[in-house]
Amino acid sequence: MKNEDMPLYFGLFTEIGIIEQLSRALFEARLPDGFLMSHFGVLNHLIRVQDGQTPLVLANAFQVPKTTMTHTLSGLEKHKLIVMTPNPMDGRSKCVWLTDEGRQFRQDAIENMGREIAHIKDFIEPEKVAAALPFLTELRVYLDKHRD
Amino acid sequence: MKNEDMPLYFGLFTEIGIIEQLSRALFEARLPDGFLMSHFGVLNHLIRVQDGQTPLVLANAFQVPKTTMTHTLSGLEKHKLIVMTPNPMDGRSKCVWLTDEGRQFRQDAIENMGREIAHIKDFIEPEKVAAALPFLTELRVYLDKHRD
DNA sequence: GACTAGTAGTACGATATCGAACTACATATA
DNA sequence: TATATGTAGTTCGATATCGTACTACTAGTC
Repeated sequence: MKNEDMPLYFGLFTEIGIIEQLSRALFEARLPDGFLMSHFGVLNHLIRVQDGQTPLVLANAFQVPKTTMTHTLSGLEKHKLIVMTPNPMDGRSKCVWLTDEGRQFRQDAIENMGREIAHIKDFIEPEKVAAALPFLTELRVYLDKHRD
Repeated sequence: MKNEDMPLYFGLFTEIGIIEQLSRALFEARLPDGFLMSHFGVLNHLIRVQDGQTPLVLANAFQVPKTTMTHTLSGLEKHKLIVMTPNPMDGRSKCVWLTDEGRQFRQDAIENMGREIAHIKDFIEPEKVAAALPFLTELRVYLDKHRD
């Protein structure tokens, strides 16, 4: 490849890395102490998609090792934000269900983060975000397809 | 804020989070065993900007706590990729210098990652990257300015 | 110079991530 | 049905990250 393109791509991934770090810190500061984006992400996913999913399906959805998902789920379970039941379809497996507390937690988090996003919106207009998203989605799909 | 914009911004940060995760895994797989992007990042920064910088300056540059930078630097030092000397300007402080091995390590890493980028380039054209970068930079600058 | 407040780096503890190995169950094949 | 292979989830160990507290030094004020 032409060497002159390297800094362009490095710059792309550098910016994305920094944005990820800063935005995660920003949103985690809006969660109760001891909770991380990984916890919120699971609760949010269970509402957006469907609860009753298995830990492995969740691990694949978030592209983390299943051991990491076990850990995240145990934290949520300890705080009674989810419950896990045996999977009637598969004796090895479990189903993850939201509790009322879990739904409330997610609702509160959404509202708190919404306030952050309202600030961002004053400087980064929705039109710009909408214009940039297709590229990011394309890049994500490419990386997802070509991972080992 | 209008509720209808929330998913747009959530989607933005979700995509960025996934891209960060996938790209980090991709590039780390190209580093020798036991090394992470944090190690490469420091070496790369020391060459791109200047070596002789202090650990605190590096921690600020990468926006990580100084304890994290201490840990990263100790790993690099153990492998003799950097050396740390007392800072003649400040008795509390140190200066971080690249060794020849450190320069070579960075050079090799750049070449290996370059091969990954060459693949990406076949699907994600440089023109698209260049078109998307200003938005990402703007977002990063905003988040950086507005963190506590 | 003595005292106070502030800063650079580190030590330590808590916890998140993740790979390897294990257990229990499922599925395929004979 | 018996056996072999594969899969879901957990346990365990290693290490990265990060907050708190500490030490050594600096800088500002008297």
